[in-house]
Amino acid sequence: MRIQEILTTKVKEAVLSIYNVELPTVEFQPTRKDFAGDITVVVFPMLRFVKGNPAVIGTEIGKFLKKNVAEVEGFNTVKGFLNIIINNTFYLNFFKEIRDVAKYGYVVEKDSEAVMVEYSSPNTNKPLHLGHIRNNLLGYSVAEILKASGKKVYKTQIINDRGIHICKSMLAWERFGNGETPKSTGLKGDKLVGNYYVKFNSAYKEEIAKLVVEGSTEKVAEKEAPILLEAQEMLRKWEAGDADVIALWKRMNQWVYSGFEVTYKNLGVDFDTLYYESNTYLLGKDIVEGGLKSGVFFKKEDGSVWIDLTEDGLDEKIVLRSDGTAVYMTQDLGTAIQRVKDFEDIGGMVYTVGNEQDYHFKVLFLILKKLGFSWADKLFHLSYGMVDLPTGKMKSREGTVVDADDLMQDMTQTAASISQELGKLEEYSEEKKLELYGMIGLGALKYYILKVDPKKRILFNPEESVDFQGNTGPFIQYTHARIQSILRKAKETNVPVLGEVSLSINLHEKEKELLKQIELFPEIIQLAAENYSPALIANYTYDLVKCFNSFYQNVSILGESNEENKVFRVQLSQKVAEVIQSSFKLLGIEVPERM
RNA sequence: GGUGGCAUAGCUCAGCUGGAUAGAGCACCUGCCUUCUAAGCAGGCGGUCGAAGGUUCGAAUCCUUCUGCCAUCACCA
Repeated sequence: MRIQEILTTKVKEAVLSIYNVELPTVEFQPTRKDFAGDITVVVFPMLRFVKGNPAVIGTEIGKFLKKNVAEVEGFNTVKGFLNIIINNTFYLNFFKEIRDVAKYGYVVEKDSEAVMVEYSSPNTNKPLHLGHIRNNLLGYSVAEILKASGKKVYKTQIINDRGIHICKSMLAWERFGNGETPKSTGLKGDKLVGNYYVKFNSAYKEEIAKLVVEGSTEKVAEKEAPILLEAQEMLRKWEAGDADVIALWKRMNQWVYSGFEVTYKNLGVDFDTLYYESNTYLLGKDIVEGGLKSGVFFKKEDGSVWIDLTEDGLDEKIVLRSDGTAVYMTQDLGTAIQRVKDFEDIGGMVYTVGNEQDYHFKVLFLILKKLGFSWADKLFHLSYGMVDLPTGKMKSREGTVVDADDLMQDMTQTAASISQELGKLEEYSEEKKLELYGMIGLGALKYYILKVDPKKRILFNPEESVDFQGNTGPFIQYTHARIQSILRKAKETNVPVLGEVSLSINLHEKEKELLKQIELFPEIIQLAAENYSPALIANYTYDLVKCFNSFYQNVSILGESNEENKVFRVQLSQKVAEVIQSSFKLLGIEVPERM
């Protein structure tokens, strides 16, 4: 049982016995470093029920606890704060309980209801960039955190494989491509297709300029540039099922998919099931038809279908164009409903999409609710801030994007040069070294992005490299590697790593701090799941590791002469390493054996 | 203009449902590698928590107004 639960009961007993008052709740906080104690009861909130001087009340409760609670070793009262000192036995017992728990902190038995987590969801006309990296890392990590908190999870994405954007790349390729393929150029497929998207845009710009010179206004030119008209014609052909267009579309999309596959693999994310817009974009129409009959939607004179959300403080929103074609919303309605059909145990969904679409999702969820779907209340838009560059927003069209593959490679390169400078890996093979550089570089990148609150925007300066010191991924990986080194040496010198935990150990202050920090892990996972926030996991792990490093530097582990203490310290270190592994797994970051 | 989000040290960020003197990292300065990996540890410098009111025994945290930045409000996605 957690110490807080024990004390809650006992403090209530104390107040009842001393003041004859029943307290509804007891408020705790960790004791501040400057005071003696492990946990603190805040007396102030009790003043509503118990009249008197808070310091006196605290002292009275303290006396009662010391007398009646085995775990309480001592106390002191500072103003309205009752600082309680918990004895070693409690912490040692706690450690004994959890030491051999394999997935400590994870909830193993699963809920019957599943959650579907959507992330990534790229367009198929250009490569992934830094913004996608944040999206993928967040979505993947939240999925893992939900799993660890006891949810069954399906990871998915909706691939935006149709539309004018891909037609632009297709058209440019037809025009300027000379039959180039990923194979013939040696380029990744998504990069090749992305190049043609860029080519389309420069050709488009030239045509606009030309039209303007010929006397057209810019606005008209933007709409009438022949290359754009041709792209639009291509989209019409696509929708009509034109065999040549479809064949080209399939071919180029395939190039993109194989390119994405490499990026996802390097990034370490995966999906359980995929949805393609080309398959789902028509599904929503039936829903709209049904909603029209039931009066949720209404039709305007021109035939377009709308929903009136003004009573909910929103606007009127279109759900079907006057020509009967689907809009974004139509498709999202269809996709959501299709998912629940495909996976009957879905109880909720998480959409990992940037905060620029907050309004869209507010509307989407509201419409689904009005359509009467019971699960509409359990939809969550995991909305995150944009990744901005010092120059402003990233724009694919203007080439001001940080490419995902390039960035991962840069990070790995930086990790390699730092590692080589330190020169601690002589006995490693080249292959193992490369693997390690990737682990560290990616660890730095992922941690850098995940440690910040999802809803805050990130300013990414490509000129200043991501740190490898301080509150960073490599810092935590490094601590893990150091622990592994100790464990290897312990094994060599036959320290009994699985021996009994002695309950008579006199805990060092640093050891006690570590145990307190480890005790927090399960509730941090729950908190991170409730808040959909990997940042909570990252910050927790950082605190744990800081605490361990201080222990490591100030207390000798293998050099300890007392055998019981030595064994305990080795075991404690091992547990810390396990928690680091567990929490970093939730962030999608690997941890090395040495570095 | 309407709506939503954000604003904490020079920079990047923590700060749980309101609680003690607001915490880390980077940068800058001082120490510590003949003892378990110095990607580390110990310490120093640095804050009118955007501004002003209010609620409260107590406010970075809750409420109101204001300022600044961002997003959004399309028969685009």
